[in-house]
Amino acid sequence: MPKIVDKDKRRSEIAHKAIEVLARKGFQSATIQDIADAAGVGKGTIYHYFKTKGEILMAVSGEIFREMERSLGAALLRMDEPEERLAALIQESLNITEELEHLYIIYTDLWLANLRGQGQGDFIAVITSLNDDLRKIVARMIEDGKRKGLWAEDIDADALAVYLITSFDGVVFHYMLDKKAFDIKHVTREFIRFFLRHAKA
Amino acid sequence: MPKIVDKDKRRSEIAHKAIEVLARKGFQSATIQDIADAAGVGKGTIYHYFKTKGEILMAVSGEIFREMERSLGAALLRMDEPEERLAALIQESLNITEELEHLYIIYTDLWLANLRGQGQGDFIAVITSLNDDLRKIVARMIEDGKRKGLWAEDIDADALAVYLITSFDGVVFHYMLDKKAFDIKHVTREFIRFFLRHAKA
Amino acid sequence: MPKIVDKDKRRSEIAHKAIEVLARKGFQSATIQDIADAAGVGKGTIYHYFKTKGEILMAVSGEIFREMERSLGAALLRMDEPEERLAALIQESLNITEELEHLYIIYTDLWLANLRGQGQGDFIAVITSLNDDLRKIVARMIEDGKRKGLWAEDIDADALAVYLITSFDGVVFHYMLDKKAFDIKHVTREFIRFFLRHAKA
Amino acid sequence: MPKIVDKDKRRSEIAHKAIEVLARKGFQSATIQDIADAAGVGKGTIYHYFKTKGEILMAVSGEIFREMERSLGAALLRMDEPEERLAALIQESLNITEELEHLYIIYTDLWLANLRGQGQGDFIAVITSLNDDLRKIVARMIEDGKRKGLWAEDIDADALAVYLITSFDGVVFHYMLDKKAFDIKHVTREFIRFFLRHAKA
DNA sequence: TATGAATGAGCTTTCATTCAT
DNA sequence: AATGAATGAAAGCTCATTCAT
Repeated sequence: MPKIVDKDKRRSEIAHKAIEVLARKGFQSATIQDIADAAGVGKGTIYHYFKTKGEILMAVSGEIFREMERSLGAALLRMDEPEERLAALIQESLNITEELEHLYIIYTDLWLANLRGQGQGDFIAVITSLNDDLRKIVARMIEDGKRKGLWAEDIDADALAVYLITSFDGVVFHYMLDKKAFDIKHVTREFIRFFLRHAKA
Repeated sequence: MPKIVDKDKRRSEIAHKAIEVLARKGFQSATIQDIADAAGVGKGTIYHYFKTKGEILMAVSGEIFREMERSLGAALLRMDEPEERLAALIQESLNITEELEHLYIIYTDLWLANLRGQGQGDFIAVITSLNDDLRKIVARMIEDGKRKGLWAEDIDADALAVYLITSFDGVVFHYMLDKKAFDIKHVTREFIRFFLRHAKA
Repeated sequence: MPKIVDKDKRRSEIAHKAIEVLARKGFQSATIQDIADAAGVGKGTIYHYFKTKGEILMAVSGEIFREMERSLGAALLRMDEPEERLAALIQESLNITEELEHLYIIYTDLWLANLRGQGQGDFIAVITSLNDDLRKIVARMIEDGKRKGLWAEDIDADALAVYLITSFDGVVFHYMLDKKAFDIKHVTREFIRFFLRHAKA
Repeated sequence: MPKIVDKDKRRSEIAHKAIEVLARKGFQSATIQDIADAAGVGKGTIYHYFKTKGEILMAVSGEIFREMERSLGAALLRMDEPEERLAALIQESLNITEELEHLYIIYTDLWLANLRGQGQGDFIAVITSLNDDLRKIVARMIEDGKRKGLWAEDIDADALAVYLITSFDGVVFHYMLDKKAFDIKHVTREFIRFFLRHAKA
């Protein structure tokens, strides 16, 4: 009998080890050899677990989506009051750990590839769906806030929700490019303060 | 030295014709042949104007920066009142023409390359400098607005300025990925309304 | 030594199961995995019975020769009269069953490999020896026929025998390439009629 | 201006130089590097003239068909009497020059590939068409011969023609495998004598 | 100056073979 | 004995770059 291996687990392990390389070199520049080296296996072994190079990216892409859902889910389910939940969401969305940074970079890579029709999976569909869900949740919070008197009645909750959730990527990307350019924690804190105090001023 | 002027002009022409290809295929996937075809010249001719493939991207990068400066400059210099100027800036920053879209995509490509240390020019320095200038201008406007009573005194103008100018890229990127996802004109309008009416509510 | 007998039997079984794959894909294109699948064993198991991929082909080659000898032997030993024996030989040589077709294709593969000096076993020696034997037998029949007045005295029995036995492969190969091109049974029958009625006309 | 090259001519040149390698190693075993070496060019250059490795084989295949048509055309158009034309045809079909031998081997390679559905072009269609034409011509000659009293009235000209033209490949293949096995010139001569003297005996 | 033919480094992918279990 | 996970050599193919014309 050969070595007994949980193929799915091993696949996931390799995908995980590939993250750092994919982030550092980019999908196109990263070679299978790079990925094999990072995973500590031979080049051929990669092909036991992934049919093509693109499939590795798809697997990593899955990890990213799972991570996104997890981190947002955590942020959303803790609080009761709409302003607290919104603050937590913004906080979480702009919270960049070293770990997450790699995922963010790969995520942008995927983004570009799909923008060009070079994507292989259903990236756009998943992103769109995630964003739609998130937009509805955020719009709901804003509506709740409006009802509580936090925001004026004529605020377009849906449009504002869209702006909010799409803006996060911009802030994060700028921060990643040059971390000395600004203090993201401070900016986040101040923005939350600004955003939540809107109606009270 | 008319020769040199001529050569620079031709360089710029080729760079301009390369934009569409670079946006559509991405820097790595676009071949010199693609670029030569787009420019209507032979492959060898490209090398009379650019030493390497990377140099083409640098030239295009220059075009992008010039375009960014031009469009922002236009937005900033027209109005007198801080709220009008801010509205114009947001408007302009979120105004995506077909032409600009190509530049945006290449800009993201460059962004990623530099995020990875694969960039060849002074992209980060230029972006940082542009953003610094812009941040100062926007912070100034917010301060002016605070003085006019538009925003509360304890608003951190600098932090808010950072959020504002970095948020644009996020909104634009999301919009480009799926234009059916939301109506960017409407979102922009509503966000401006929200942002500027902060203190009045 | 029952072990060895067992092993030989298993070898032969695997070789037999490999025939269909080798015929369908060709020796070079057929992978060990293909052969293992066809034999219903694991890839590693193949190497318990064959040192290399080439050895599998050699084993199959042996099967082919055994089959050739068997089918010709059957044809040759039944009749008494030379013309009957010749007719039976031609008949048998041009009789293509589905089963035999696979062997024929592999046989051609082997042929080509040996034509190029890429053969590993004693294919050429065996073929030459088989053909020599057959040629002698056929020449003998023709001589017998000449004596019986079937063919003219000045017919070169040996040369004609060579033509006859080498012609079979050509007819069969053409037929296999496009079975709709001609009715091999009819052609065989007519050729036998022509060949045997030579002197009577 | 770059070196001016007649692309079609160069293509043909490379295809010609590839013949020897393809015959010696076989299509699958011959590497692009082998072919490039034989042509005295770099590996990349091959791809200026052929999109894929298969395309090289197709080009060579074209050469083979042209050669077949040429040699048969020559044989067929010289004589007037049916028996002379048939004799010339058989002669030509069994006449193996060193040059032709390479083509024959490649032809068999193609044959096998197409037998397996691995062929890329219209090999089967071309072969079938060539053989059909040839069969008609030969059948015509035999009919003419019958009318002249060379062969008995009840000979099936069509079936005999099929046997004749398909048998040649068998004779040639056997000869190529082991040239010491028989004297093909002698066999050819004797077979012609046998075939043409049928009715006279 | 303009060109594209020529090139080989470097990529992804396949697969015979080995070997730990 | 039986297995399939692991491997790297080797293949086809691409493309930035050079250079003769």
